[in-house]
Amino acid sequence: MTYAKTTAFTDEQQQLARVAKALAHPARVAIIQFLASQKTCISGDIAAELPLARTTVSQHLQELKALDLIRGEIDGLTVCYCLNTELLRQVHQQFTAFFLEATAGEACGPGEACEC
Amino acid sequence: MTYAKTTAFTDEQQQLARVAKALAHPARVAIIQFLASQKTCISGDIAAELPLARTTVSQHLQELKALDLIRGEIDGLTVCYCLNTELLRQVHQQFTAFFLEATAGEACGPGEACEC
DNA sequence: AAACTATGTCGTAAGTTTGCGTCATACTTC
DNA sequence: GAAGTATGACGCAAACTTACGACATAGTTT
Repeated sequence: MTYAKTTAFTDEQQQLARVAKALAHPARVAIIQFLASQKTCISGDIAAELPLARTTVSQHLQELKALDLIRGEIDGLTVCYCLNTELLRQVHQQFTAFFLEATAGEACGPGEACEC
Repeated sequence: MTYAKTTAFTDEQQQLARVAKALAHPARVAIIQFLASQKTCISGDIAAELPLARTTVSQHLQELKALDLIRGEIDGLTVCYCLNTELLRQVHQQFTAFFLEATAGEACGPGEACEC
C-alpha cells in the first residue's frame, strides 16, 4: 500500500466501508450488543465482560466513538457509554439499501451457472 | 497482538464481524455494486472499472469469494463472477437482526444525557 | 493532602491488510 | 506449435490493526 486511493470511490462506498470496518471485529460487535442489552448504559463494566485487557477495550470504545456510533458521558469517576440509536438506525438504512441493491437481480443461484 | 482471542466471542459475533470485514473496503463494496448493476456477470472488466491494479482487484475478488459472497465460473479464457444473492440475503437478515437489537432500546439521543 | 479508583494516552510488538510487479498457467487463434 | 490474452499465485514493502503494559489524569474518600 503505497497510499490508499480512496479518492476514486464514491462517498457512499467509503461511508459504508467505514461503518463496516467498525463492525469488523467481534469485540466491537460484542460491545454494541452489550450496550443494547443494558437498560442503563454501563461504563467500564464493558471491559469486565470481554476477554480483553481494559486498555484494549478502551481502544475499541474510542474507535466506535470516533464514528459517533456510541456516546460517552463523564459522570464523576466513571464514564457512561451508550448507543447512538439515531445513527444506528441511519446506518441500518444504508446497509439495507446496499443489500437490496445487491440482491435485486437473480444472479447465479447455489448450483446454477451464470449465463455469460 | 500476541494472538487473537477470537475463541471467547460467540459464533454469531464472529460471523457478523467476518462479513463486515469483507465490506470494510470501498473497493469490495464497489465490486458488489458493480456486479449487481450488470445483468450478465462480467469478469475481468471489473478491474477496468476500479482505480486499482488488476492484481489488486483480483485479490479483493478472492477475498469475497473466500466468504462465498461471489462465485466465479471459468468460461474458456475469461472468468465470470456473479453475486451469491442467496447468501447476501441471509447476510442482510443477520445485519438487520443485529441493528434491530441495537436500536431497540431508547438510549441517549442526539443531545440527551443517559441516566446512569 | 494521601491513598484509592476509574479512565484515557502512549509506546511497543506482533500480526494483518493493501497494492503492485513479476511470473506461471491455461485457453485461443493463427 | 507459436504468439497472444485473461487470470490467479507469489513475494515484497508500506501502512494499518490489535493487544497490552506502564504512565498520566481526574475525581473520591478518608
